[in-house]
Amino acid sequence: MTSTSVFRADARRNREKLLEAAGAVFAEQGVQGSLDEIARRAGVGAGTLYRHFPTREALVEAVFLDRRGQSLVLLEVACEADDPWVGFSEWLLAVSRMLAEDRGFADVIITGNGSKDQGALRKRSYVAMRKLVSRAVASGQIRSDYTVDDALLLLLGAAGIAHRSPAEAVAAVERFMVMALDGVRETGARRGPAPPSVQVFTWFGPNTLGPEAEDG
Amino acid sequence: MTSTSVFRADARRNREKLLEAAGAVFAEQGVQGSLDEIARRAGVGAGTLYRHFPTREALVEAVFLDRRGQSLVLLEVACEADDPWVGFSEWLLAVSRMLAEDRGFADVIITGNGSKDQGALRKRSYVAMRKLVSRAVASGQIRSDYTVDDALLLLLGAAGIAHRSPAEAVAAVERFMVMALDGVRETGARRGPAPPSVQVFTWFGPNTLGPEAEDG
DNA sequence: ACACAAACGGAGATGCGTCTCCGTTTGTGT
DNA sequence: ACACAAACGGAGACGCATCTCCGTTTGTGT
Repeated sequence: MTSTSVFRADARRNREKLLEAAGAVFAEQGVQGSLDEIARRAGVGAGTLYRHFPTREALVEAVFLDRRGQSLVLLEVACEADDPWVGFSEWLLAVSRMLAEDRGFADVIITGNGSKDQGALRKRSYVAMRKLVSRAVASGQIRSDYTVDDALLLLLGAAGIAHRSPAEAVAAVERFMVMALDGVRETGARRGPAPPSVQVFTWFGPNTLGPEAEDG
Repeated sequence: MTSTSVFRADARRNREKLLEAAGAVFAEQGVQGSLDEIARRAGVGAGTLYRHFPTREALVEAVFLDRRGQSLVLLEVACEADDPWVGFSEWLLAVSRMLAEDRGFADVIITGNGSKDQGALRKRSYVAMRKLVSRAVASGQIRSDYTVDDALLLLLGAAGIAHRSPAEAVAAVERFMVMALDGVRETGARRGPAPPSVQVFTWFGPNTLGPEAEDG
């Protein structure tokens, strides 16, 4: 008796390969990426994909449970930071970068898919976020009317930016988040320099004018 | 000779009905809304839709040229506001509300579709935005490192939030924008009260815990 | 080595939204 | 009123991603 699990070895291996391929495809193309392509990249047949993950939702959920888990770990570390402001702001920046580097992650945040009730994790993350925010408020470093939901609004905003342009996403999201965080601090807190400005989109079509296009 | 246009009267009427129906469907369902449903709502056949707008893109473009036009008008008004800060911040809030009330508008902003080169409008909007931002910077009311692209980042962020939850979108976007604008002002500027906090999403699945769920 | 269940693969059925085609209707100018 | 082009409608062809089914292969326990 060598069995370390109820599953056959090849089944476990294929499941792993599928999750990896799906992660890659979703990161590149968003959660609408083709399922058949995922199967192809994983080197398995379509049937195998559907046996492991009966619906797209099941696959998305499995892939992003992992990402959410990573951010939860970061979150719990951030709660213990010596400086509550540093813990708070660095966590938001770190998650923003994850969003900017993974189109699919931004997708699930924006659309709300792939996050069916996660039981214990849900409560753990909620409790940790409350702690993160309340420490920062208590230390007098962020505005007293700040809530957990406000921090999530910032992430939703970052996801909107990240979703746009894979190329400049990281730089754009960082600039956005740093400036937004300046609005979260208590009035008069000292500000550091913001990261460089990035052109992500223009209001009417692509900007072929360049920065030299002056008024008049 | 009664012709006021090269188009037949029924053709013009149907075009109008199609634009209206498309605007409604896109606002509710986003720009992926079914084209056949748009034809049905407009009370015309599918063939008529495709004759007027050969591709989905053409229809999206026609619908949102209108929305962009509205924001451009608001923008040019904002440039003339007595108080540059008021003009600047009110414009961003006004466009945010438009985004929150029209899922399709948020879509085109996030995805960048429906905004092929718009010629004169592109330059007009760019020039107006430069003026709006530079006036506010010159008056010393917003941080001196602020750029046009930063204002667009805020709108992209607002679109990300608006995209999420039609129900609470307006309230959420307002709270977001007001707080973000606090990060745009010069350090130490006096802050007004922020609109109430709104729960838009939780990190792991729906929050059934409620606000009473305390740490520990 | 054997036997049996578990898992696989991929051709093709299914479902669905997009788009076309053509017989019919409706404006328009005379 | 007539004639002709313009525009219409909607049934159904098409394309495409999803998903199933079953003959074949591969682990696993004895």
